[in-house]
Amino acid sequence: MFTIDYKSRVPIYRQVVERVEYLAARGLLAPDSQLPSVRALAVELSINPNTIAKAYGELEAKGVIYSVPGRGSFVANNADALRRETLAQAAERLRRLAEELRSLGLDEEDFVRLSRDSWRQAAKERDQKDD
Amino acid sequence: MFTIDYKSRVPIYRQVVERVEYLAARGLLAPDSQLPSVRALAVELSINPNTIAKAYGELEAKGVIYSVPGRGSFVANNADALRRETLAQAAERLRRLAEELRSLGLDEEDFVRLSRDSWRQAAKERDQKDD
Amino acid sequence: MFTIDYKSRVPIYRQVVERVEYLAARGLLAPDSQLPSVRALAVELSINPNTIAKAYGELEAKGVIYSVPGRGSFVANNADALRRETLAQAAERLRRLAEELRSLGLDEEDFVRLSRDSWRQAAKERDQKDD
Amino acid sequence: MFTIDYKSRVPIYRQVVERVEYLAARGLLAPDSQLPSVRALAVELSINPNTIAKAYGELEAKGVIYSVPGRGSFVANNADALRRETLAQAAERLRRLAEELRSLGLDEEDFVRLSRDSWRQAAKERDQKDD
DNA sequence: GTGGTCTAGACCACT
DNA sequence: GTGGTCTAGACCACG
Repeated sequence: MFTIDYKSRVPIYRQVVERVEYLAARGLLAPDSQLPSVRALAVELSINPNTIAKAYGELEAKGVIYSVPGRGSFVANNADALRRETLAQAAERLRRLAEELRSLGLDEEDFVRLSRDSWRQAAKERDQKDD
Repeated sequence: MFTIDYKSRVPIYRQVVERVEYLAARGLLAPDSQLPSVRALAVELSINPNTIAKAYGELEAKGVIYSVPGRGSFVANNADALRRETLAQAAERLRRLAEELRSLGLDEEDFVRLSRDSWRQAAKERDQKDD
Repeated sequence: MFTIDYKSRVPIYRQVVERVEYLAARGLLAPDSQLPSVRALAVELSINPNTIAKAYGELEAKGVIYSVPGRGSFVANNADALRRETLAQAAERLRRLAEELRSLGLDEEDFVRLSRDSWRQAAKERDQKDD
Repeated sequence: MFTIDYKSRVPIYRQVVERVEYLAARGLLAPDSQLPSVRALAVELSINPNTIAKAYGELEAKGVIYSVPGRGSFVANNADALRRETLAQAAERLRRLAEELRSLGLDEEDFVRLSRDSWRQAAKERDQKDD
């Protein structure tokens, strides 16, 4: 469920945050279901509990989860809001890409073609992985 | 020519690197034309010369510029290579976006439509800015 | 009679304490009437009996209830004192709010107007809930 | 500028957060002005730098300040947004108070009178302090 | 010098 | 057992 790249320059706690957001936005973590405890996840990932606590704290601040001292940490029921936000962020990233490529001389059709190709390429890579 | 966002968390030296790459890839800095000296640019941007030196060093290592001791730094003849690299990076980012959106339940046509919308949105924002 | 918000960060035992105080101050729990037994309330709220015992202990220490070993826990004859204490606390909270808003530039009439609006808003919300 | 109550049950880092919010919302900290460095403030308050870092991190997440590694932490220009939010929170607290007092048998005029009295009481306390 | 991340280990209140 | 707070001390990249 949780995979961490310890060599990445992306901080471990950020990887945890993004992983939980990813799972929650896609409904793979049911609302109000319990997350692994800070200590349990720390052991599972072989990292310090403080690092997990930091990740959970950020997730709580974002409203993705809620934590109750003495009871545990649970998934908030914000999946829809999270999904919308994820989509909005993706659109923003697409706009930035569009702007960059425009300045390289591409036009709308070039961009759309590149998008379609990229989608198919991603699908192909995924299929290979499934083998 | 050089604009720095001092509030950004992107390191200043990285901003300089990306800015030079951006200008070179688009031919806005002609091959073999001279760049501002480390000290001149440092003064212009109100930045520590070490920071500029670090940026130029990275650009030289990448082959984007070349330095002639005692004379200065010049744009290398790599516009095409840079352009190709930028395009490859954009395609990679598009593939990642495609993968993320696929897992949110979008299909190829949704993605292409979103891409086209984003292009037009970016164009519209650009027009407003020009006013 | 007892409603607990299991998602709240307010400790469950505190919620029980405040609920009993609330009911007693308003006469909804008659003096000398019997409270549910620790075990019964624990079952009703699906909570660890220790938690209820802790709440009752705090209530007894405060003089809100009294316990007769072997017979149970009863509401003390303190409704008036409780009511006065609640009012005093509310006044204190109002003074703090007044101080904060004053430093934001509001004057007495702004504050009184805001108070009146808040009262009406609360009444409106209450009506909607009743539907 | 920063006063901390080390005996309070309110966590130290929260006290720092609220203090900065307070100062920023009232314009006592000019936008883009630099805050004490994490280490400097830690020394000044005789607490661990990690605690200050936690406070600054929360303030950054809230958009009250922005931090640039290597340069320092600065006040964001969100004073207006912060002021609005503070006012909204105050209104919410007033509504809760109104609801509580209503259930104690007070009516709108009682509440407004109590508000006015509290304002004046707060003003009087403030005057005495100024002596 | 700056902030950011991480580890290790402690204590607290709560269930 | 749970999460929350705090200390101490380390290392990193950046300016």
